Amino acid sequence: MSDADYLVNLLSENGCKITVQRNTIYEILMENNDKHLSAEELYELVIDRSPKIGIATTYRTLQLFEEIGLVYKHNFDDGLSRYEILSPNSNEIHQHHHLLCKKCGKIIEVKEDLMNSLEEIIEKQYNFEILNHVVKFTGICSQCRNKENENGNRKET
Amino acid sequence: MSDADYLVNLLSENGCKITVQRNTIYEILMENNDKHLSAEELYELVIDRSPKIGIATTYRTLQLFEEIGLVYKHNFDDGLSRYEILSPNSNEIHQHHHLLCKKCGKIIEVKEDLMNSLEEIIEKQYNFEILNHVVKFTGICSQCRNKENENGNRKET
DNA sequence: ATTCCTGCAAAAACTTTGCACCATG
DNA sequence: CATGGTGCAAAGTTTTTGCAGGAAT
Repeated sequence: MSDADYLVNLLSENGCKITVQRNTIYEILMENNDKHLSAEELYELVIDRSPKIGIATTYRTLQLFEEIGLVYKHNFDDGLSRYEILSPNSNEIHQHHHLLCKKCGKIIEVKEDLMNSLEEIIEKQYNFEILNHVVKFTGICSQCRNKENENGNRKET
Repeated sequence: MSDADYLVNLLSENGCKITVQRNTIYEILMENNDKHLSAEELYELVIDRSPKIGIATTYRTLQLFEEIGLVYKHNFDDGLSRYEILSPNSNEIHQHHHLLCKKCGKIIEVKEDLMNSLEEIIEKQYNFEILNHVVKFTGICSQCRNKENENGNRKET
């Protein structure tokens, strides 16, 4: 099944219409899925391709995509939401590990998934059906650690 | 060391002045640390005790407290930030596991910490100094699972 | 006395909403 | 042709900022 078909199916399944706008937004998201686009960043890319689209549609579409499980809405504490497509033919739907550098704000992705044992405990002990998880490690990235060794002082956000 | 002393020390260490406002906000946070107060909720409690405090001070204080590692700023995807004190005499500074129910929005706390092995891998492999981590499991809580069994249909946010 | 902090109000930043028109099924 | 989606602009929320006065060291 192609990506486009996947979108069409998902929309139909949920009683939503297929529109040019939704297709365009989906395309752009797919093409930039590694970038964790914010709504505004996405919008900029969208109007390059389809200048007549409104930002409200972008927000409404992202909201819809999130509801039908097409995208994951990240919160990296930078004041806005960032979106990532959860593609069908992957286990991405369940793996979001990120390292957030407190100094430079860089977002580093992590591959490992050692969460399974934790999940099992939680599902049993709390009778909580886990749909997704996010793990964020806040700290200092290697580059900033190096820089720190040169300076070596406090309070310099 | 008392809680008040801890605040005083932490502020001095960072070259910040000790003020009534900061003390009050710290107190209220301590007394309601299980509630994950938002800035606005905190502000409501603060003006009950000290009516002259402004909301700007509340935001500025929370920001400061976060910078000096006194509070953790949570993001539970409910449109605002929620704050939690990281008390000195605890390992709380490193344990934030939460279950977020997609249906009712309930936030359930989890005690387990099986993250240590994952952390070791990350620290070594990415040379990333981990200061804190957050784990969020999104899913359906036990109550909502029960309700679902009665209804049993889709699209009802 | 100097520096930092506060309160107020205004502004900024991000997101949502109302409404008339248009496209999809 | 009925329903749902879009674009625009206006409004809503949460958070930040400028500035003059005030408190802490």
